[in-house]
Amino acid sequence: MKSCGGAAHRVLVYHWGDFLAILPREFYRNDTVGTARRLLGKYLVRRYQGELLAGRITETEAYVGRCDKACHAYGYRKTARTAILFGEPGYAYLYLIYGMYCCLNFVTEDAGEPAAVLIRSLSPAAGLETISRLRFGVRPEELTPYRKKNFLNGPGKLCKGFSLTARDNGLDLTGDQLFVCDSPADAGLPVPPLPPAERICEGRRIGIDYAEEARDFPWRFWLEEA
DNA sequence: TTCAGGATGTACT
DNA sequence: GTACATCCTGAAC
Repeated sequence: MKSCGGAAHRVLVYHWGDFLAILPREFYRNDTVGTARRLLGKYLVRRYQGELLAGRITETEAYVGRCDKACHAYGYRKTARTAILFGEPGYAYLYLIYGMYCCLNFVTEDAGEPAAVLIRSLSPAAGLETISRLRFGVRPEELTPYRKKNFLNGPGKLCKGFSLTARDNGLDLTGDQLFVCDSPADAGLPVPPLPPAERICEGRRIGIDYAEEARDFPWRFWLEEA
């Protein structure tokens, strides 16, 4: 029986005086579609120049190599780029897309089963000043309404705001540079006001029209105000 | 508010 | 050579 990586399974890491309660590798070993759903509402935390940046995960997509033509490792196709998908779960898979942007994924399932969850959208939770500077080069109070609305609501956008690039490919999500928590408090961060009631929605994935029957798989999940 | 088009580098065929 | 799990700008409405 696989565990689901709830609070009872969290791992405590001591680092520079902070106790970090991060999701363990076993959380990512579970089935990819379920893991994509379970990541909603959790907090992605990034250590950037000694500061912790955090965002609440609000949109994900599942990619499963054994049966999914949209997955880079479809049909167990192993290349230099996809090699990390074949390894142990709980590592970051980052790749350059359209020459300019990066996408952040979490490797899931046992070694030998190439699969991952794409993180598509975040709601900022900590480190707003730094995230705003990384994203647009300005302070939060200088953001136009358009930029506020489109702050971290896309895979390329959240990577830019969290300073994640293809160089970060392979980061261990159970380490202290990039990890996921149930609550910002688990990383020693203040807890922002609870969002209004939400429901989990599911639908087709974005930008994979080439993937034949797989383009209709309902493997995109997002949180919406109830 | 919506839409078209261009930017840009890597992986893979 | 082609495709790509995207984003921004500017024009038109």
